[in-house]
Amino acid sequence: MKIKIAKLVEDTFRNCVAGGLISAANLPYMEVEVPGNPEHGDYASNVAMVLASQVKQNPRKIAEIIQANLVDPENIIAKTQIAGPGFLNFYLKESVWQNTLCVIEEQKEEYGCLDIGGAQKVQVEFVSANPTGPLHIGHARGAVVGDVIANLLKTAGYSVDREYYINDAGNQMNNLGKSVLFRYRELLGEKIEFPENCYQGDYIKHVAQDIIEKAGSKYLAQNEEETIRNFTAIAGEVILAEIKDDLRDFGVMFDYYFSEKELYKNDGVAKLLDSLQKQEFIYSDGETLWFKTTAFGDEKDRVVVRKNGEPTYFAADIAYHLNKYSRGYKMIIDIWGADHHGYMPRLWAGIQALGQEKESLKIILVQLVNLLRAGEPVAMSTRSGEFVTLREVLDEVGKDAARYNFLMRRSDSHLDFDLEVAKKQSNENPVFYVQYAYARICSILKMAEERDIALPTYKDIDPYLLQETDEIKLMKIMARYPETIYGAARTLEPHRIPFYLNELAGVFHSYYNKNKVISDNKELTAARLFMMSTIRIVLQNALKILGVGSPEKM
RNA sequence: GCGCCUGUAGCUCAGUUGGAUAGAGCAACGGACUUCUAAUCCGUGGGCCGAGAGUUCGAAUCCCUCCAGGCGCACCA
Repeated sequence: MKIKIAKLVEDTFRNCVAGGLISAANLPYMEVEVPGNPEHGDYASNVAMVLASQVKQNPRKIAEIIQANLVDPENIIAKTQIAGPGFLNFYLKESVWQNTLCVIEEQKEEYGCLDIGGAQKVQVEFVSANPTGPLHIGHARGAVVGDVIANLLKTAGYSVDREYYINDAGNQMNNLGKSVLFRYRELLGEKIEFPENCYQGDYIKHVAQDIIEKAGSKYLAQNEEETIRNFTAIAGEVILAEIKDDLRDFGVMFDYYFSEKELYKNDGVAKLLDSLQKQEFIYSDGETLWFKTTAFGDEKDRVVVRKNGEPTYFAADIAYHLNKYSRGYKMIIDIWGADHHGYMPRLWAGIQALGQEKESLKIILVQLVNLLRAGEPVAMSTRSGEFVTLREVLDEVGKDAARYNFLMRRSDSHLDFDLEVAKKQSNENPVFYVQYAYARICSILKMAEERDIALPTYKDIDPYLLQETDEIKLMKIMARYPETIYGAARTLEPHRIPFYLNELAGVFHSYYNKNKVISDNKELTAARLFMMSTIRIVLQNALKILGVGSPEKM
């Protein structure tokens, strides 16, 4: 609808310019918005104000010209008004809102789906925690944000893949194997001093115990390096399987798990570095190889091959991103913890050296979660084994509440997550407010069914019976749903959807308390029942994008 | 020291790429169930938008300088 109004204003503008009424070459960026105050109309445009300086005329005067020449081929405008410093306010005909009910019925689960993506291939890479321990609360936020951004883009018409990058080739993995070996020896009666830089969580002991149960003590006699490699592989596999389980129960499913090891096959990384060296993006100082990231705005050049001959994480990461592009993705979205923000210029430099546009790689920083228990900070460290796992949060708070909690905030805002508060408030969590609205509607529809009132279609009802203030409000909010999706997808800001849902549910609850849907008035009952069914569709569509359940009973 | 993020009601946060009188939830207080679910609704109070200066018709939003908190500044990932 917003787009329609904007087009209408643009067309009018062109006509006015062609007719010599306005002397302006082109239309500057103009806005069409839903005003905060309903008295300012259904939509408002600032077109006259942005034109004022160029045309050198009073904004109100310009607004008058546009108003007088307004083209309205679909005949949707009831009236217009010039207000304030030069706003042009639009009041739409009632039939426009009623018509959205019809559109929702036609489109059902497709309502809100857009085509701005043009089926372009997009990849969202997120979580990507190395499998050295279970996922914790800190990973949860990034997991949900990535998942919902993927859902959003899909809804907006992109062809989306979700990918998890498994960092299973580095030092940390070696540490993991070592940690298991220490516990292994310990469990077999050896007295050991457990090193501080090893992983100390109980899950390491479980892995060691499993190995003992399956293979006994035979590894004690074997070559240590080989054993560590073995244990690394075993532990990595076990832990990754657990990570996948946790994610699945959190409602997050990936299309691909991409192993870092894959990049090293057939000398992939080395070949890439060779080719970059030929292009003079990489130089040697005799001991190490450096990437000239400063050529693309980084503050210093970065090492890609260490003194000891091993490539850095960065080297593999360039290869990884090249691999992404070679798989045909036109837009790549990386979701990172905000503690990695310093890494952005480096990676952007990397992909630009590969000939890719900086804009094609979008990096979403998700601020770290500040975990509290009853107001006291909880230390979080995978290595020390001190952390609250995603699994625990799922058990305590529940999937829907946890997801909604993370989705309500902008991803770049810092977030306190107090476990005690989350538990205590679980019954008054905003997610229930929305789900309750859904359940109530289901309940009404069920009641109608029990009374043998058939669910009407748009053709069966008289939409002009829906005249209550809240009924008009509900229709307007529902009409705004597609543009809400549009805005959230364009800015990659999932939090807009919970806010939208909260508003829709709020007006519904208010309406519910004031009005009976099912009454003796047959025509009115039919019209209202129909509207309930459309609200249910919108709620369900939006909740689905969030990956939050829509229960029919609560 | 340098860079990035944040600062809005008592608390947690929105504020649609500069718009009209800055909003919501929670908490507080007062009301509403003989009714399609009271996990709801109705009402009341609550603000120097961190501070200061600037840009213009107009600033919570943009520029600059400070202050406070968080996170980075590896041949770790």
